[in-house]
Amino acid sequence: MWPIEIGARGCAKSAKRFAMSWRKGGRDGRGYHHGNLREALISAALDLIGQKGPAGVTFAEAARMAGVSTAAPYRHFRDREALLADVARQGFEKLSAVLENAWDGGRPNATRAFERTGRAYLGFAREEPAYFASMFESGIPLGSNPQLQASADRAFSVLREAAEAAAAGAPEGRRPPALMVALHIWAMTHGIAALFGRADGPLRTIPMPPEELLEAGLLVYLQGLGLGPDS
Amino acid sequence: MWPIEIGARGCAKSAKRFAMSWRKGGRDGRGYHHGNLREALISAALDLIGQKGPAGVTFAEAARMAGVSTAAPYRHFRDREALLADVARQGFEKLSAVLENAWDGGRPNATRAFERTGRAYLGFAREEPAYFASMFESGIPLGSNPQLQASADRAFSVLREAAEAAAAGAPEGRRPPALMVALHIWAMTHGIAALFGRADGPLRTIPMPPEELLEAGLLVYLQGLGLGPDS
DNA sequence: TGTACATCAGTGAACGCGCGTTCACTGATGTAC
DNA sequence: TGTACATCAGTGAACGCGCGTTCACTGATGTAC
Repeated sequence: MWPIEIGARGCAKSAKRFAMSWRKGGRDGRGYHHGNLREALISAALDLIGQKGPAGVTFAEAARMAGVSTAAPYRHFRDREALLADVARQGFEKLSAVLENAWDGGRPNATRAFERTGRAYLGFAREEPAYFASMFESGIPLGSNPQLQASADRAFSVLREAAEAAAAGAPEGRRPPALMVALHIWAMTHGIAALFGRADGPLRTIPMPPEELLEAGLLVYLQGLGLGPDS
Repeated sequence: MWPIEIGARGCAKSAKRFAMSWRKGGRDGRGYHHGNLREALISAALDLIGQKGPAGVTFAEAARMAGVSTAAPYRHFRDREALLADVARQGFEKLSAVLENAWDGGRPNATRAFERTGRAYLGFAREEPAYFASMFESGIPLGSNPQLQASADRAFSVLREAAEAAAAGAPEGRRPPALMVALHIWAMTHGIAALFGRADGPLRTIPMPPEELLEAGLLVYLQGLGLGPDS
C-alpha cells in the first residue's frame, strides 16, 4: 500500500520512477508486465492535476509518465473521465479517513472536536490540492458513478455525525436539525478552503491563516446555536 | 450594451446568430468586418463553458461560433487564457452590480439586506453558471491580471461594506472585525453556492432550497455575533 | 466634396503537434491435468 | 513435477482529428488635405 502513497505525493518524475522500481520487484526496465499500472496511472494523473489542473490530464501523458505505451491505459480505464473519477474516489476516501481521525468520536467535547475536524478539512485542501481539485473542480458529476457517490457520502457522513453530536448539546427546545448544521459547517469550511486555503494561490489573500478564520467562524456559528465553547 | 446580454444567455447557436445580426447593423452575412467580434467571442466562450466547462473553451470553436476564421480571434486576445480572463472579469463586474443592487445601502436594516445580498449571490451562481465557473473554476490566477483583480476586489467590497454595517450593530464591547465577518459570510455563501447551488448538478442534493439553507445559516451566524433578526 | 492613403480587422491556406483510439500482435502468468 | 493451454496485460504502429499558430493577403474604414 505505501508505495502508492509515495508515488502520489512525488514530483512529476516520481510516478515514472515509482513505476519502474515496482516492475518485477525492482529489476528496473525488465518485465513485460507493469504490475501495478492502474495505481501508477492514478499517481500520474495526480501529478498532472498538480501541474496543470484537472483539464491538463490526458491519457497519453499519464501513460508516458507511467512508462507504458499509449494504448496500455485502456486495459484499466474506459476513458479519461473514468481515470479522473477514480482519482476523485480515492480523494474522498482519503478525506473520510482524515476527517474520521480528526473527529475522534467527539472527544473531549463536541466543540473542540468540531474545530479539529474543520482544520483537518482545510489541511486536506492545502496538502492535497490535486486530490481536492479532482474532487471538486474536475467537472465530474458525482451521480454518474455509484462508487464515487458512495465515497463522497462516506466523507459527508463524518460531518453529519459531528453535527448530530453538536446539535444534541444545544439548549432544550431550540435544538436545530443536525443535517442543517452539518450542511452549514461543510459550506463554511469548504468556502474557506476553496477561496483562501489553496496552496496553488488563494482567490484573495487574507490577513490571517485560513485555520484561524475557520475557527472563529465555527465559534460564532456554534454560539448562535446556543452552544458555548465548552459544550 | 443589451445585445451582449442576450448573446451571453442564449444557447449554443445564439452567439452566432447574434454575431451575424450585429454585422453592419443587420445586413446578414454582409460585411467584411464583424463589427463586434470581441464581445461575440466572449459570448461564445460563455456558451462553451455552459456546455463543457471552462476546459472546453477553444479559440477555434469560439471563432466558429462567432462566424469568423480561426485566425480572427488573435486580433482581440493574445490567447485562450486572455479570453477566459476577460469572461471572468465581466462576471465579477456583473456580480458586483447584482450584489450592490441587492444590498441597497443596507435598507431597511442590516440583517434583511444581508440576506438579500446572500440570495443575490446564490441567484447569480444559479442563473449564470457559466460566469460563475469562469470566475471560480477556470484555474486562472486572479493576480496575473490587474483588471481582473480589480473587478474581483470590487465585488468583494460590497460584502465588506455589508459586514461593516452588520458589525456596527453588534453589542458594545464585543464588536467583531468587519473584515472577518465579511470573509465568513462570503465563505458560507460561496460554499453553499459551490456545493449545492449549481444549476449543472449539485454535489449533493439537499432537502431544502439553497436560499433557505443560507438564510438559516446567516441567521445563526448573526445570532452568534449578538445580532438579533431586526438589528 | 473628392481623393489618396494609412490603418484596422478580417481571410484562408498551411503547418506541426499531441491526443484518442483501434488493431493485430506477443510476452508473462496462472492453472488443469 | 512437468507440460499444454487459456488468459491477461502489455506493445507499437497507424489513423483521423481538432487545435494553436503563422503567413501573406485584402476588403473596409477613417482621415488629412
